[in-house]
Amino acid sequence: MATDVTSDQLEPPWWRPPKQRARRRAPLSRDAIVDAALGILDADGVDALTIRRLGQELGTGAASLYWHIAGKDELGELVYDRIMGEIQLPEPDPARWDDQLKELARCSYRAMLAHNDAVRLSIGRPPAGPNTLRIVEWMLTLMRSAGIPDQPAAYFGNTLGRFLDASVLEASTAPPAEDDAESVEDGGDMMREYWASLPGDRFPNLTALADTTFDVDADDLFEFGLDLLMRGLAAYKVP
Amino acid sequence: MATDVTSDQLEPPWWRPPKQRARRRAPLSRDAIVDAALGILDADGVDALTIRRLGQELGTGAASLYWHIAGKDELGELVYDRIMGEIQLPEPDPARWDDQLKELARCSYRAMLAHNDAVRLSIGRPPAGPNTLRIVEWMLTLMRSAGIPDQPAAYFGNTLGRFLDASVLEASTAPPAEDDAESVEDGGDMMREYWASLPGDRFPNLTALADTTFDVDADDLFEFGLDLLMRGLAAYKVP
DNA sequence: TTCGATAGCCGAACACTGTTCTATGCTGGT
DNA sequence: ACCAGCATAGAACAGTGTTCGGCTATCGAA
Repeated sequence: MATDVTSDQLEPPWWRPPKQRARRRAPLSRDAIVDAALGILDADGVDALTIRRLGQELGTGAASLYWHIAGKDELGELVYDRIMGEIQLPEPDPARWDDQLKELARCSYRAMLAHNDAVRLSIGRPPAGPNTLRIVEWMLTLMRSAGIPDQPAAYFGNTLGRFLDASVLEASTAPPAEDDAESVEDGGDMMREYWASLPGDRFPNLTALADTTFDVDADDLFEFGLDLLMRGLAAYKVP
Repeated sequence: MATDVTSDQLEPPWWRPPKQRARRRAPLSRDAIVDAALGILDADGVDALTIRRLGQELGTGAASLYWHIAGKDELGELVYDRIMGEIQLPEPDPARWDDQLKELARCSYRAMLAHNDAVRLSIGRPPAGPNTLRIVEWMLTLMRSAGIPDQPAAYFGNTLGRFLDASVLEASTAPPAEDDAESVEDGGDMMREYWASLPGDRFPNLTALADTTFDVDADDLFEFGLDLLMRGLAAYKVP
């Protein structure tokens, strides 16, 4: 019975083990570091997440962190996987496979978005952490049980993951910007005015659709793309 | 007849004008800087593209560049738009709208990919440059003439753009790696072995699909996702 | 033709970054 | 009491993007 394999033992081989776990009190540990990193991300975004700031937040120096983490890249993977760990997975139900898959996508989207622009830490990297793999496994189970062939299922997992990253990135870099004043011209309005100011004879559609394009709720846009992808995937269902 | 509007006059208002054009010989100019930047990108990738290296390549100091460009962000936009300018657009033909749209996506994909990982310079930024807008305009024309309503058309342009960026990013960060030796274990193989080594009782699908997932050609994956999106978009066609 | 204005250029410096080297505490086992 | 070692940091290194101030060469106007 090897069913009680904890997620700690599933860490990829290139995640350097923390040179044995902390012994006495735990002022520093991988978990504590990831906690602090998430706190900085939530508060001030990814640009504020520096090694020195992280050490300062933990009441220690920057060099101390390198005993527990290999570098900033690994920190990014750890943080990403921690966020993926927040996602709860229901029991796969083949009858409602499309609803469940969409709901998982929405959960992932919300989880990443809840941590500011943390997605920029890990965009473009393949899924690696144990929590991420747990989700991929769940997705594959669901799709196979629903009659999606292996090849489209494997491809779709990849495509959906990249779509998710891109959507979260877009949503996190262009916040609603309903700040405090009315004269605050955020980037969106500036762009809209620029589009509208283009010569109408050369760009008739751009000028006509300027409002449609920029009166976009990032969440609606995500839902639109998700629907597109799911519609396309359903066409691969065989039985 | 304002039809001879050159693309120079279409630059967004936040692209600082080069404080009048170069006067005598032209050792430095925005175009020359973008040329050199593209050269560095093609040769050594985005990590090698630093301001100092760029100045060195142009036979000048780093500070001189700041007379012509506002900073590295603007350089990224300029480079991105330059690459988009390489794309040739055919006359829109509503009868073959889906083929033409897919072909445009493939052209963009190839154009970005031809310049190494240049996509990392501009990922997540909204389309802004004149050449990019020309493409968006063309897409909108095609979709509207084909009977796609305005809202899906505007949304689809956004979604496709992000899908493109993500695909190029993936394809450029995981090259075929068929280098020279057979013992070279690139990241893909390492990941595949890790997946295959996972406990089969907890991850039956991951282990079963390890080969399917990693024997993936990035171009095939792109084509798969593109097909998914286009299939979904076609459902919005009204007439 | 002379001459100031200024566009264009650039070395040096600033404030950062991630990372490593080295030294030094502190701990538990013998 | 001692010592191996884990764990912690200060200082320093090699970079980065960016800015400051001074420099030169050219141009339009007197």
